[in-house]
Amino acid sequence: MSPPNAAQTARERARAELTREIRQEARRQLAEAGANGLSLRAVARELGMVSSALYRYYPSRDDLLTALIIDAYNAIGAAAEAAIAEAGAGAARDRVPARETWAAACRAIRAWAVANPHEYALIYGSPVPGYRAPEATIGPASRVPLAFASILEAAVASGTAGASALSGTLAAQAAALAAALPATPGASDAPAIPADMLVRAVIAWTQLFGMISFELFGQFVGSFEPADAFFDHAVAQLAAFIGL
Amino acid sequence: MSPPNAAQTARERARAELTREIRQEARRQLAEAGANGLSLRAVARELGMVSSALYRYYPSRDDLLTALIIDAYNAIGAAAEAAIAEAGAGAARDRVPARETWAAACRAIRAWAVANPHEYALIYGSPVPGYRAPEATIGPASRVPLAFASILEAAVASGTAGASALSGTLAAQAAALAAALPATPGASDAPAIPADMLVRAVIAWTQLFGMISFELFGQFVGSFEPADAFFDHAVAQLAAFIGL
DNA sequence: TGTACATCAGTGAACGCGCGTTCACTGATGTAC
DNA sequence: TGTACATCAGTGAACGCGCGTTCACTGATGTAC
Repeated sequence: MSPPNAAQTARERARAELTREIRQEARRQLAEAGANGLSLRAVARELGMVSSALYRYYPSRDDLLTALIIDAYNAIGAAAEAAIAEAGAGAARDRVPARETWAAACRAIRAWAVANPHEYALIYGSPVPGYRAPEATIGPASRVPLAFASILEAAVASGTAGASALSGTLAAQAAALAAALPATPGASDAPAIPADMLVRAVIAWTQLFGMISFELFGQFVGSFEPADAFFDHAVAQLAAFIGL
Repeated sequence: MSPPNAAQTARERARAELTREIRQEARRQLAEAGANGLSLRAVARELGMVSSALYRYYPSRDDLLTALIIDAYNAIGAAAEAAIAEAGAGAARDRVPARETWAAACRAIRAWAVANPHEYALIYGSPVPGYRAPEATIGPASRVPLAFASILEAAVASGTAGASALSGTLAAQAAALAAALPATPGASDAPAIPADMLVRAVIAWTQLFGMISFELFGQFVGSFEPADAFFDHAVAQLAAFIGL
């Protein structure tokens, strides 16, 4: 009989712990040398083991990278989700303006990025050459977009939409995307997000990450640095632009 | 007596040519292996010389990287400038709406990025770890922002400004930036760009590069890909947002 | 125009380094009876 | 509860590779008289 989950064998506990420690050390090195500087040998060295021992945990360097990427997507997604949940659970419950929820999510994402610049670069920076992201990253990668979609849905439900016509290709793409959005769990009857609102939201989404990238990658040096005031201002403008 | 510029010695001509060929080959390799994969030995090999010979041309790998970065900034800056000049030199001269010039510049920048994704990543992607950009990159890096500033100036000159108040820090930063903009040569009496318009333009600027990065780095896969329609739509929206 | 010397491009060997991955192995932990 | 066997974590040596950079050198190109 296999032991119950709660009472793992010593081996299983050790394995789970080391797996975590390897990722943690790898993340530390990411922050010092970037994705290309991540070295299995260095990780093993730092953990006091021999490099070949790592292969009991990750079959290759790319697999370790994938784990880090998934962790990063999950972390930034969780940050956004938590901010949204918190905004919704405040004192003024039930009637939190969508634009406040939006701003809270944006701030949470930026805060995570500023706190973890190299993990941010890993997922939103230039792709690591020669690395092909496996399918397992798709789910975690969509947590942030889906979190934003939930804000839109809430806004639509409370009736703040103003439709405007879109051109051919764009209208088709937006409609397809709106249809593909999974219904928010719990709100099985979620209202469809109008295509043009969705497009505006995607514009705002690219804007958000464009700003964060510029800030982290140094394009603001000498102008809007520190970027706090600029960021807050832009986020407010974007909320108005989306129609929240 | 040193020979006149037009009649270089054979040595000088050979040196200039090889210097160019090295950068060209390095650029080719950038496109295959990324900035971290750029190897002096590989460049030398491909050029049929021994690796140590490269040191007659670039004192180190970092210097070669710097040269590539400067080239890239100059290329994308030149693309933007050319698009603006062309838009201004069209048949309907003298009264080209600023928003058309803006759109032309955006399209030119995107086109360059799509055609040279790895050079784009080199300058707008995640920073190369361990590499510190020398001052010589600052000038070339500011060509694109200055090109955009010239569009704003033209718009302001033809009187399309609508001032609105800005908050403390942001207002100060924007005013400082507006004051620091060098007057466009030839238009010594260029009108000052209002601070709030400048801020909106910087928002649009981050948006532009956010979109291009998302497109090139694969975040649009499965939604707005190909991104042409989305891009054109966003650029038009941004022109309106800036107030062009 | 011709010669002697200085400059410089390119060579080839070497230094010292780190990397990812494989493989046969030892010894500890877990499992079945 | 005790023993025999299977599983698995970690070792240490090795393979084969590529890298940036230095250095003493040869031989071609340029310069001064």
